[in-house]
Amino acid sequence: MQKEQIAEVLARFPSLAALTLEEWQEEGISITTVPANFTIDEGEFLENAPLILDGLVRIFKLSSDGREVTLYRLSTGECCPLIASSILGETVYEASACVEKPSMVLNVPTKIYKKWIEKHQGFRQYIFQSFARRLIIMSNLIDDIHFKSIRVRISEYLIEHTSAEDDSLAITHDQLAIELGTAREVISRTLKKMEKEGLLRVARGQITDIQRSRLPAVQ
Amino acid sequence: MQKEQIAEVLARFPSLAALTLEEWQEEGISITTVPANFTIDEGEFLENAPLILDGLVRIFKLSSDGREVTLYRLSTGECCPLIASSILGETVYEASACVEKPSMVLNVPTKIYKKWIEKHQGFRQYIFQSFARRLIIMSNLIDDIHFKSIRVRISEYLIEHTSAEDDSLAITHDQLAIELGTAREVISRTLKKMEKEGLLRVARGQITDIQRSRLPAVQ
DNA sequence: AATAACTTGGTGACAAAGTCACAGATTACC
DNA sequence: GGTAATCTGTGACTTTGTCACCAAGTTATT
Repeated sequence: MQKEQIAEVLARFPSLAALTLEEWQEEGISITTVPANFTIDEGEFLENAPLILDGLVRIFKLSSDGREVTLYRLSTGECCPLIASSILGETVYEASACVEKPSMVLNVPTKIYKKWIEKHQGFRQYIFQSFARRLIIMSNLIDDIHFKSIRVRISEYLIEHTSAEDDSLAITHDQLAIELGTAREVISRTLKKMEKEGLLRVARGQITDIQRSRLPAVQ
Repeated sequence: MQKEQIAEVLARFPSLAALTLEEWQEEGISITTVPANFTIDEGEFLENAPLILDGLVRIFKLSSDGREVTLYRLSTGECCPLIASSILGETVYEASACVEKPSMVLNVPTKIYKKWIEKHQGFRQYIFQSFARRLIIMSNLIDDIHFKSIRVRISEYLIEHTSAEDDSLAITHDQLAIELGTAREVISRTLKKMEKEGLLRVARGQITDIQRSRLPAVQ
């Protein structure tokens, strides 16, 4: 690892500030770019723990009949708690990962990763906070799936992925369906209804004119 | 904390073996018995982190309209990762807890809990393994809710809670419904169908003659 | 022992969501 | 410009969840 590289990593992971130069020079630490659609399948053995410097990685589960649930996504400055837990708990990595946007990743051999966590309080805290966030987000996901209608879940997704400035979203019904763990037809039908009510407009691969303020927020 | 008490705790939490006598004498560490139905509501501030010595505690989420999902249960020798994460990540405890069987609990003030984790490798590993298990179990739960029919989920529950020796289970439809995060009527209907097919027999508050080997396992 | 209050389970009608099997429409690309 | 791939729409159906009851059994109360 070169000095400029280290500086770049530290900009995204300030919790690694306490590492010495010798620690950075250990065998196996590297930065790689991973192309979109690169996939790691459930059950694979991992030699390196990734820290995401840039890009977007989706972590998901495959069901027995080949469908997917998105568990969470990782982007700049994030680690994968499931990988961390599998390293620290010495269990298999029980999910799949798919690179959605070309990503830049700091690869840390699992042994070194473990050592960092044990040795450096700042990094340890960072990892724990990631766990915390993830458990809460996952329980909220369970909550959502259980208690919210798709209409509300779609609305919330739209609100979260648009802004006051940009009231449109480039996404296909299929993508949105995978996103929310439902079927494409359900998305199509619901969007169509919402269009009839004047809450938004649908076009091929795009949702426009999203009336953020009028979308149902609860129930 | 007295010596016999410490020994009892260590029997359930061997990962605490490295604690010194002085550490055990710190202010605030205590063992309490908690009666059934004692409840901690979502959002409450916690002064102590519980380690379960004995009993059964259900951790669940309340939805906006008052229904519940069971996230997980804690029994002998277990800690609550959501509490651990809220302590370590300094966030609010975002779930509710309800004591199902009268429980014996080691209460550790959050500051001391944190210190133990930072200081003692064994305990730290134990906590991380709990995280790992929990994340995986929760993602399996998402998987189940999403992809498995209730019939299969009921079957799996029955198989898990009976044995070759004891083919009956004392549980009401309502309890089973809460367990699986569904409605009582759905359980009643499904059990009735399964009874007609000779897979089991239903009685008030009991399911008997469970044909474990004939219950559907997948799909 | 009679009554009331509570628990547990059963049912029918309906709504919401997921599944299946298509059929058009649009776009991409030789 | 024609073909393939992708994206969306639709109808029929199943499963699951919701609602509003009722009936039978259990426990408490007097």
